[in-house]
Amino acid sequence: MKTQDKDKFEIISEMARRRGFFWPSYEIYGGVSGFITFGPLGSILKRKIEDKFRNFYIRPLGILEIETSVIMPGKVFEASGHVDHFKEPIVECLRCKRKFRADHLLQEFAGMSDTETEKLTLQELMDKINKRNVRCPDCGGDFGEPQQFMTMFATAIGPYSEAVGYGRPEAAQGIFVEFRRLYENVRERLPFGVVQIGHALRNEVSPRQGPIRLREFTIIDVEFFIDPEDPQCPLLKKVENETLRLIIAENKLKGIKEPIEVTVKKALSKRYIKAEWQAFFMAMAKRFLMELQVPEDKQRFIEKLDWERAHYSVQGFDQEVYLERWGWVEVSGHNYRTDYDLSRHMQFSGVDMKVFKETEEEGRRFIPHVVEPSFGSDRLVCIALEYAYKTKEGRALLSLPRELAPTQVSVFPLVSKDGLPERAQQVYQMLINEGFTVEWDESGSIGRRYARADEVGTPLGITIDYQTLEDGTVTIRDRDTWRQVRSKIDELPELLHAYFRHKINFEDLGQLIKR
RNA sequence: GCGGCCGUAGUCUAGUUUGGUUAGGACAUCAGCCUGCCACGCUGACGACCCGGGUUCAAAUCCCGGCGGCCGCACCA
Repeated sequence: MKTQDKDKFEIISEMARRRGFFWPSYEIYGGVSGFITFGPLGSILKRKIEDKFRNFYIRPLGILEIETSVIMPGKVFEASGHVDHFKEPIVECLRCKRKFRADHLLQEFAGMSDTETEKLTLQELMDKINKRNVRCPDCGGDFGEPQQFMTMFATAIGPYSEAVGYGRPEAAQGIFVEFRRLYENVRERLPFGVVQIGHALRNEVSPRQGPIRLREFTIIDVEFFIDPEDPQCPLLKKVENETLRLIIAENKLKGIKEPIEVTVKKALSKRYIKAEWQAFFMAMAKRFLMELQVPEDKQRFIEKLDWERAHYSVQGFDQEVYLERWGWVEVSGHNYRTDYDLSRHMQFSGVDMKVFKETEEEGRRFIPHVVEPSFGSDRLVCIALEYAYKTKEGRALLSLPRELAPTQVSVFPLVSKDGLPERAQQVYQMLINEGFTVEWDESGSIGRRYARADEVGTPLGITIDYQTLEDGTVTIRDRDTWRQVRSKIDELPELLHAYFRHKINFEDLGQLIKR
């Protein structure tokens, strides 16, 4: 296959493997789909994206970050509803071997509602299918016995097989079960938020979209607790004029695929989005993706229909970003979870999850509501790479935002002789000591080394040349424009710190060199 | 899970139809020479037939099984 026949995903995957961003895990054993390994550059990029999320989304709101376990006792997911809902009844056609959702068949061919089918046991599902004479919609064949496919990974905790544990399918439950302590930690004030960035497990039937759909992935769950009787978002002013591209449920049902473009303010006044905080987080999600260089018209929010929503959600939007290979891909979900999770844990554990709020009369006790923005970290990495990928004069270039680049600076001696490598080593060591991530490269021609650095998105290249030996200056090269400036070595630390903190731009780094 | 196609160095690939020299090339990597700002050139080196079984004097090539991938179906709380 020639390069021009490949789509962007293939080009990026190949580059990702070659240069150490990510690749399929367990390749020596043939690989298992749904698992990837982040290599040296990829893990830095992923960490920097998560750090950017912390700085952009978390810190300004004073949201707390915690870390809980991946394996959790069965009780947690019985309470959360996942044991009941995080599975699908499947029937197989005995003739053509196709598999179908048993409940969907009954809804479609027996006119039952999803609330009706949801309650049925496997035996009842089979009885209904037989009684209504539901046959394979493809070939008319008979169905075998329905089976449950559990999408959570189950395990036994310790040597007692009756102690069922599950790998968490979301990090959210780790927050809900710790609610009481967390509420104390914020000195019993609402609203407040908690975030967890960690691995989650979902045993997908057949994941086939590389890093887009994984069985083990990193989820960023923000649970924001509010008083349902005081649902105003005081920060709304900051985003009220931000426009959102929404496909609301009503239009989706009519088959309208084009989003409507409305400001946050209007989306709320028209009741497209019910909760102010949810609208705020959606606007921030849009801005965050713009920070990853995704333009507005490559983003949209789609409202989930009643039967598409997770069991805990009363209103949900998926934020989607357009990727060349996969089309519109979900990068974040925004769900209004109400008091569902806390009340369920209160019911199952017997522990009081209510909070007390003083009012003018006597005060009231209530269970907080939850607004949840939830992101897939691995997908953010893919998106950042796809939107950073450019070509210039036939060469690949990763135009990553400077704060995300895994390597900040490359240091090159122009030639490997006449004392240039020795002088360059001093610069290299100095920058390491200053805390920068620096790459040393003296292999091959200077052009080849610039090309190598461009491909992994290193924003700046510092070259030590013959003039350096005379006056202590070096050239600094910009990855995106290939322009160069000349600056004093002594001033590099200050200049580079300012540059990477976005205090100054490339042209402020020194005297522009005309060639 | 089903059907179709496929599996050769880090990457891309030739060879498989018709079994037969040392499995060829390009890019990348490394070493040396070279080097004066955008994938320079030369020399050399490293490096592969997915796994297992079978047929055969002989298997990358044919057959069977497994594993994995891609596409379609299904699945995606």
